[in-house]
Amino acid sequence: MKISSQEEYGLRCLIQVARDAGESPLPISEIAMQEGLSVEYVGKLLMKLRKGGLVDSVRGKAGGYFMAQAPGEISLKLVLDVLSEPIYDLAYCDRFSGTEETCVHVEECGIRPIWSIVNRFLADALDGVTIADLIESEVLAKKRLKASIQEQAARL
Amino acid sequence: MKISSQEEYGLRCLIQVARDAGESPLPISEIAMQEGLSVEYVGKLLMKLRKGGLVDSVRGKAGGYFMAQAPGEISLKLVLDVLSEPIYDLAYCDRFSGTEETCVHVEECGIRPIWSIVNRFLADALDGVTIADLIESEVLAKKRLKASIQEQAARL
DNA sequence: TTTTAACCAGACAGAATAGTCAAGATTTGG
DNA sequence: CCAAATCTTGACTATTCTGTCTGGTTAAAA
Repeated sequence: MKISSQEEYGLRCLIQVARDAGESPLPISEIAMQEGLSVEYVGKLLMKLRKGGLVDSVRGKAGGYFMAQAPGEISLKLVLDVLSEPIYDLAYCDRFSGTEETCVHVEECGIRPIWSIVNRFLADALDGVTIADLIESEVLAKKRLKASIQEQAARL
Repeated sequence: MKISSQEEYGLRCLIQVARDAGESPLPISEIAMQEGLSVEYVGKLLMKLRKGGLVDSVRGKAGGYFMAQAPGEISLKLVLDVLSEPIYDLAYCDRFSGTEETCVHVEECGIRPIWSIVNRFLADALDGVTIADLIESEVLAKKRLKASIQEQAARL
């Protein structure tokens, strides 16, 4: 159970774009330098973010990327959804059906509801933290996350 | 952010062994059939569980696997630790350092504390649910998990 | 209009993960 | 003692994930 490279680096690049907020778009080369990643790789990640509707770009000289939505409107959950497949998708019992056609645990699965709760909870908690929180300050982000976790826990 | 095949299938196999609890050990072939997995694969997973000290085995005819600890003593966290690498290990800033020698985000990382809290929280929550809970009943397991989440949230 | 800096797209190679295969070791039962 | 059933081990293959490379397209600037 760990986060993928795409999620980690993709989020970082998005934060760079959000932090920029200048008049001119932020070029890939700049982000790559800031993050210590290759230009090609950053390009790939930003493409994914663009197709997910989080950023937009302009081509040509003096081109680059800029936010397509306000950082305060983009939750961590949304970013992760864009950068990776849904955490616990409906195809779960297909993915883990082994050699059988259908999942062996149709009745009392025992495990599925556990992952289901965990993922639901996590997604809801991460939905309460935005990119704006992250770029504001580290302390604020932590506070916001903890508050969000507690709120979701109370809702269980 | 998703669970790996080893975690999923390994946990399932462990549950099979825990459910058995008969006098004679449970052979791999039995587990493989129950779970719809290949005998070879199940063997590999059980080997990992054995080396992690969760199960033990006897060879020869009428051999198989049995629990090395009481199901009530084994938390989900422990199982996941055995089946995969630690969720968020200390080598994090090495893993994601890009092309640079050291992580670019030594001062204000912004992301690291988020994952750190999430993982810590999750690990603690999963530490409050045992294999015994899982094999008891689905409803009990869900209740136990929710209670554990709430307890950990209160501690934040 | 030419140059140039940037985005875009798909193929590609390397690494990590998943899962299989085959030969060997150990114990039980006849 | 022998044979069958079972675990053990390591090598092997296949698939997915990472990250790179190459050749394009676009548009601003000189």
